[in-house]
Amino acid sequence: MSLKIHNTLTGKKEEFKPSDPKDIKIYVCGPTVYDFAHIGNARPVVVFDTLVRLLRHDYEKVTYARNITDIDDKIMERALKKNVPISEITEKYTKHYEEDMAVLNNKLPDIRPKATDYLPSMIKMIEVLIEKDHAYEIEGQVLFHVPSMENYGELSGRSIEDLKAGARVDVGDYKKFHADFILWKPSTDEQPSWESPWGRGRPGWHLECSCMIEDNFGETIDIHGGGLDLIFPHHENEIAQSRCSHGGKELANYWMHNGYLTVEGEKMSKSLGNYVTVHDLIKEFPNKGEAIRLCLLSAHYRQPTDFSREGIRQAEKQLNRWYKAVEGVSASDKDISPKVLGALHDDLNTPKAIMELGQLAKEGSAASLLASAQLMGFLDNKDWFKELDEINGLSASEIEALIVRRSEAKANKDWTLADKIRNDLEDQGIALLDSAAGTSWTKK
RNA sequence: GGUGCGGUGGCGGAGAGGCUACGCAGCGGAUUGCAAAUCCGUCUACACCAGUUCAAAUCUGGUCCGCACCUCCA
Repeated sequence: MSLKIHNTLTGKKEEFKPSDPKDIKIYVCGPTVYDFAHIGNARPVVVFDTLVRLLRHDYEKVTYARNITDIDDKIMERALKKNVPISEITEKYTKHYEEDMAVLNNKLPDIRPKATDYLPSMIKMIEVLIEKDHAYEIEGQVLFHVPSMENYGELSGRSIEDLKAGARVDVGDYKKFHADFILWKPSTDEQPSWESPWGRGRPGWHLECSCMIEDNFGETIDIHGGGLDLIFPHHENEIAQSRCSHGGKELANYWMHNGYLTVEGEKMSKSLGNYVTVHDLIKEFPNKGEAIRLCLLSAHYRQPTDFSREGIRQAEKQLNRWYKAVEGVSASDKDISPKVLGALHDDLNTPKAIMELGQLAKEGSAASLLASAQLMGFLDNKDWFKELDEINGLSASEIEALIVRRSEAKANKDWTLADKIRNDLEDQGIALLDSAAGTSWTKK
């Protein structure tokens, strides 16, 4: 069963052929750590985590890298405003990012390179590009000269001609061509800076990915992933830098891009302010990170999908059912359903895979359900049904006491009192569940 | 203006020429002191107009609508 991937580079669904089946190399663009990640930022994380899980099932070794952008103007703004070094900002939000993503049951990538650790590599790559006449220096800045590259624009389907047509006014005079982009720029005194042959400054934002890939993997990797909005200019420019410094060698054989998460039909983004952070969401749905994950995977990764709390509640119900179906069951990789695998191998068709999980639950194939769900990062929470100790000021023991009183009332056939206790607790968000074994409670 | 993506039942969301998923919600029933859960049954659909075909949600052409990228953004 072979994996098929929709490759942005060709616009087609292709069979995945690794350059070295003994070591699959995948790189995904990670966060700029200046603020909490929003739920839209979590989508590529969940999507590529799922892909990596599948690759690890298929191949003996997979190396997964995701970068941390810790040099950026937005970080500098924050640091300046709070009057702290940028590392204080970046360390804080890197930690939050990784913790929040872990709650959605994403595994940490094998390599998590930071931009600030790659300055020597970035400077070296700029030198190579200048030497090969793909870049030029002007007034302390170094720019990549876009027309110096044949086939620029292959990934995003743009030609140099298109770029000329789409030119906007207000282009800095220093540029030879308006689409030329920054490789190095000077810093002011209060901005963080590094020593370089072109004076003190900092790197352009596309450069880190090219260098991290080169240093960790070499010239060509198998899969490069990220959000749709990175196709242009970020990934296009990454390709330009890497190909031009590597004699034209392909940077990545397969490019995968996830679609947007929308809120009421609009793109969720920090600039629009219509975002919900993962950090807040996991507080709102404590212990239900998998429900958020299920939500994010219930649409195909290339389709846009709308975010809603109702969707999370639905996902939670579905997971409740699955968790009940696999109680006391153990499973191994051999139990993974071929249908689930088949769906995932078809360009990561997670909605179809989820449907197959539902079928397994329905027909009582518990071991198969467990193994297949775990492959996708579900049914991994041993405490799924465990609720918080305290809800709305009521402690667990107070609730237990009320349950005892209600049981007594029930024994006396005092249904009025029994119902009153149920309804009172219900009003406070606590649901009582009667069963043969006794009464338990859960948060509504 | 250029480029790309999409419009499927109340909602979410697969499928991609004939077998019309699945989930949530709804409705009917079983069960239950009540409630939940569970089980059984069940109703709604392929934006529009032409065309190809024995057969189209699926292919072709056109129309309308929505979204995104072209500037920092997952």
